[in-house]
Amino acid sequence: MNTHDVLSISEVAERSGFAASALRYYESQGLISAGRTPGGRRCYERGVLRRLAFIRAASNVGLTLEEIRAELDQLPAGRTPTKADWTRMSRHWRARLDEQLAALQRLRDGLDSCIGCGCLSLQRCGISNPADVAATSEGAPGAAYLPAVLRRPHRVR
Amino acid sequence: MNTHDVLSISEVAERSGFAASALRYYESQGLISAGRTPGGRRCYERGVLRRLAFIRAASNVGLTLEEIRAELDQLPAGRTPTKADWTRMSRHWRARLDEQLAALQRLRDGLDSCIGCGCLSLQRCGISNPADVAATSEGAPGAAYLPAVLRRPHRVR
DNA sequence: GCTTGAACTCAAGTTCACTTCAACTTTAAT
DNA sequence: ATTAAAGTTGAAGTGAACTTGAGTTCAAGC
Repeated sequence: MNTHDVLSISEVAERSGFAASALRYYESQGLISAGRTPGGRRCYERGVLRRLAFIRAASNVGLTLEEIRAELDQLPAGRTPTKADWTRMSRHWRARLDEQLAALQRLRDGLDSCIGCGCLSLQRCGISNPADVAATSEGAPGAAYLPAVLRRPHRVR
Repeated sequence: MNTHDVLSISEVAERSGFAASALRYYESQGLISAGRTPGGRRCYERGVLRRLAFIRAASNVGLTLEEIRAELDQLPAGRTPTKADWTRMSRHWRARLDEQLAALQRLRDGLDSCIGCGCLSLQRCGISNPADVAATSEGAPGAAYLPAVLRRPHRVR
């Protein structure tokens, strides 16, 4: 199937770095689409590679597949992302990355201020309770959570 | 059970911010331990709160429970972490956080250099392939992965 | 025709860190 | 004595993002 303009699943897998099973999964989730040969095999247009690059980038930034699907759905008629789309969306991602960075820095600063003090206080320690979440009523919970932006997996493959 | 020196599971849950089910789970995984009342209920020493703070902090930094268990096991005789332990381990964590920060910054810098260019090249784009992993042989894979330090979830509750 | 390899489908499994459930017991208060 | 709240256990469920496995079919070469 190396002919013409169309790619087999193994070619797309090799060129994109995604496993074939992941490509099938993405198709099942509506993130990409594929044509079929008379025999029922997937055949991909070259544009799918750009779409996959978009998917990878977004997932590197920490979007869920569901969020990525939603962003892709905003493109008119299942279009492959253009430069303008890319610019708009990447600004959105940039903000997310900034949040993640800030949260991680707060965590590190908390750790710095903790090293050597040995406090490990449930209520006050900057690393076990970096954002001081739920540290309201002094008697009660002392629950310590991570800021939401640091909660989701950053996973590729 | 508010008497004396010993805490019920709900007291520990409330003070630590972990759910009771999480406490049972941690016990089943060997991260914490508890005594029993004649009736079979868990009773905790106060030290467990410090241990739990340690667990929370480590998990905020991104260690798996397995890694945390391993660190706790290095303490002689299931001891609760002291100031010296804390100092040693927190240096280790600090390095991890620094790696995560650096990786996230590379990701953001890649995004910055990409905004407006619209390239989204699988081989060259700084955001879909932030660390230039596996970008060796020019014809072949172009596989784009996230650096390992950014792969694991940062999840609390 | 036969073999081989790549692809197909659909269901089930994986990992992590828990949570939820069902069925039962203990404890405290009335 | 009764009842409600809080605790126990082990098994099963959750969610995200895939992967694996079983069994089947397609396409190409000899």
